[in-house]
Amino acid sequence: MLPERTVERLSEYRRTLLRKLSEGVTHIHSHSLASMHGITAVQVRRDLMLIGFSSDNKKGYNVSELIDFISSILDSRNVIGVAVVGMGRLATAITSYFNGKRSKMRIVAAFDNDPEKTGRQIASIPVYSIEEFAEQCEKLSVRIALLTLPAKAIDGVRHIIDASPVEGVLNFTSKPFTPAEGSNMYVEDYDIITLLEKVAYFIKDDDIS
Amino acid sequence: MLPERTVERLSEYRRTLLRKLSEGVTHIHSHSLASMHGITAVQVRRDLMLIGFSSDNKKGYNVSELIDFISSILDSRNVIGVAVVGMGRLATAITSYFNGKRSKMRIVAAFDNDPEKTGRQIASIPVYSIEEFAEQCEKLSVRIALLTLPAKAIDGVRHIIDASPVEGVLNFTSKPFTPAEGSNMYVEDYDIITLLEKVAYFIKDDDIS
DNA sequence: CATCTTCTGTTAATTTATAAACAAAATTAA
DNA sequence: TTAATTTTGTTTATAAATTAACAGAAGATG
Repeated sequence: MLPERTVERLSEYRRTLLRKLSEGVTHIHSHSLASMHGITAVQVRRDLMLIGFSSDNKKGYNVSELIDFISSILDSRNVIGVAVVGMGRLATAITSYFNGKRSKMRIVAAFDNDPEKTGRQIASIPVYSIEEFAEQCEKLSVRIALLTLPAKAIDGVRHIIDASPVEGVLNFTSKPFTPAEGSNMYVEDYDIITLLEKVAYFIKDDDIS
Repeated sequence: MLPERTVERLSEYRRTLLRKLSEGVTHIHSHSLASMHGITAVQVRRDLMLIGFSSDNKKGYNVSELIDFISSILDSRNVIGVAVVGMGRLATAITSYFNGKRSKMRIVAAFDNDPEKTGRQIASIPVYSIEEFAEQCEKLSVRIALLTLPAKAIDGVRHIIDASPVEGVLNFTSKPFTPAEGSNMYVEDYDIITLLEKVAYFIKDDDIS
């Protein structure tokens, strides 16, 4: 089990490496990769050490080998289905952005309680009524739920998600998602207001130093 | 200067507290606040200790006092302007969601190079051409830029942002934002694919344990 | 060819963040 | 009123994450 931060960085490295590969770059040094991410080369090397990757020459890491190696760590064997709960603007934007970019994860369904939206496709994925959640998740191998509904609505879906095969939640709502007692669901609360307030705090204090 | 994580949590506490206040709750215990965020009560008390807040009774913290205290830590004296760079769907969703929620921060302008978008208002904020960036940021007291443009376009705006009064960047692009050498800009790269991959990794490994 | 530099992989040290432990004060219960 | 419980604030300990230090090897330089 890798440290959280390392997992995040591996994902970021991979995306940078994929871009570099498409630009025709075949080898990359730890320094180079580091500076592209605003971190130190030691950090990069340490992360790669943790996953057991090493290069056999001094021309830098082989980009395509490293991509494959990171993928062998991060990707699951089978495609992981992702379901969107609350098919508003944010969800539409995320779905369009995400689908097609990664092969081992795919947003396969959306759920909403607005009858205007259900029964048709939005951003190329089918929108179901929230009542069908557990059933469709089962059918579509959904293991991750992406919450993009109004904060007020979150209490109404908590038990629905708890009663489904979903194992991980990525919550964009301003209200934290707390799974049922004893559940070992992996939850990531992720609020844009908090991020903005964090940036504001640290630029504010920059003035003093 | 508070630890990063504490700043994040304070922002989250405040939002929970504001919601509780609107529900008529006047006092709240550390245990209660903690369980709403999936953390321990010790963590809550420690965070409050760090900012120097203490309660004078055993009925729990006074919600409205605590909100004011956190605000005195997190909020700047004057309103901080935020500019959106790349007025697509994600930006529209974020802007509509964000504006009106916090009084000390406000998305005041958007910039785009699509002539279909410039010169009018989207999500109630004016959209300018990217050429006007520095000028309008100066005029509107913009100190934070929110990057929501295509990854390919980021290299084209880097020098524009570096040459502006912007002090902090919140980057939703899949490509990391690296400010000019020697700049002390505060950057937060924040990619949805990374988050999903992180969740995927940790639910994947749940199976083994 | 010999030296000098550069880069990697790994260990050791430091810093940051979380959790445990506990004394003091206040409320509750007997 | 007195004892038991609860909650806080703070100190001490543990764990996680980052950074520094350095030996060894590949490649570059003279």
